[in-house]
Amino acid sequence: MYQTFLNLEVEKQHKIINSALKEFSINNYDTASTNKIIKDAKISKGILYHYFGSKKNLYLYLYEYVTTIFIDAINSRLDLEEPDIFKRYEQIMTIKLELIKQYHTFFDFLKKTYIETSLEVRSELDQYNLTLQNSSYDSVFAGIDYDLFHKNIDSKKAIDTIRWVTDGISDRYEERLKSNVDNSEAFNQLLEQCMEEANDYFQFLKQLVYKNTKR
Amino acid sequence: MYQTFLNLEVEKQHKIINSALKEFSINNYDTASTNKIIKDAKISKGILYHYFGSKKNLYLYLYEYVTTIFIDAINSRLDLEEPDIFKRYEQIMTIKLELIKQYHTFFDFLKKTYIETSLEVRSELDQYNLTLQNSSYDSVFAGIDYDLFHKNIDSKKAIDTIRWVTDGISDRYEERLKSNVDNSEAFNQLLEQCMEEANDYFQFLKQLVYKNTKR
DNA sequence: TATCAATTGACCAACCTGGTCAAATTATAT
DNA sequence: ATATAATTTGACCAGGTTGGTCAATTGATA
Repeated sequence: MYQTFLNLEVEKQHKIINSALKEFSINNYDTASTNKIIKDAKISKGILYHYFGSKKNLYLYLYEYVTTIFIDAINSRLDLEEPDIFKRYEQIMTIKLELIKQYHTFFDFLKKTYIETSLEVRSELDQYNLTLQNSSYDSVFAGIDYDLFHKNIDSKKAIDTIRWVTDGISDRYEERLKSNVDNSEAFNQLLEQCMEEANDYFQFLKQLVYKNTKR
Repeated sequence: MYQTFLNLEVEKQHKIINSALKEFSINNYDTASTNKIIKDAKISKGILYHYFGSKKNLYLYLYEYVTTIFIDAINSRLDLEEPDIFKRYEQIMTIKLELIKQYHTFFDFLKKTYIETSLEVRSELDQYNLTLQNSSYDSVFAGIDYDLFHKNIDSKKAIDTIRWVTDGISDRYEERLKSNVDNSEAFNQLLEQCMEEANDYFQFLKQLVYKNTKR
């Protein structure tokens, strides 16, 4: 499956993938148009169907492709030796924001797949997610030392709070970062600003929930 | 404008409004179909255009309609005498979740308007939002007593944290609540469970950031 | 030169779009 | 009962789109 496509030079593969991602990011599955994709990728209609067989196969191929790249990127960069949950979150946040720079179209596409409702693909997406779930989420937080929390602290609530604060700050910057992917200087400045703000909040929370810190 | 529409008995108005909201919630502005709307509302094509003049006018009418109802609902139920920010957030959350029960289609529609990009309507949405912004967000937090925070606490960070935790818990329940709008018993049970969880977290945070509380 | 894979794009039938308008129906006033 | 006015209908329009097919062309390989 997809063998003829994979025999293409990678640049041509990327061009097709990016055109398809763009179209599926703007529209939902049903309204996304294969005609727009081939026009943007400058390939013929016939060859797209030769590569992928159907619109559905193309879509599912993209989903596997994108998730695989993200999971690999995270796994390769995360330092599981770090026991401090704040530092671990700092890592996750940095990785995520840097991935935006390289792969911002992937984020848009993934966001759409979350809310995709078309009967044509929904169940396949869910099924594939199941096979991922086991491996991914838990391992990201392997090796965290929960004894760093003050003994009176409900660590579950503390962890939730840290996650929500992290997400909140991410959201605050995500859109602005996306619109600056082509301006390296502005992007890096924003990223630095974001991480600084995150660390401020981490310091604030650490002081509240960690041992050996004063109010 | 819209006078003939407003002369209709309210039930018929609601039927049309709900059909339109449904269609604009599933699709974006450009792909939403007036034909689907009239079919669902069981009215003729001509009369829809007699009422609203154009697809654009219909869409903007819906936006004004929905936001007005939400703002009125919040303003009428919020107790601005309550100085405790946790209790204020408890109120906001309760109001919001109860609004889901009555108006869950409104939420879906509003979510779509946030991300609507069609040139046909984007600028009009933004312009209308500007006229709202002044009046709404600030007044929701009027009368909060920031002296309740412990003196060493950065109250801005604390407030952000409270908001993010509130949103996090809301998100956790929102989808489940939406899918139970027609089952009053299950809905109320979920709502209760949600508020209980929220209060647990509020207690947790209060203990961390308020005066006169021990770790 | 012959074989086979890659690639093209015209073509298909089916369907949809926002909007119009002459005609039919219903309500109101005399 | 009649005339006028307001409401409502739905067939119709021209112009588009769609996912998918397939005979024909091109390019590579042996």
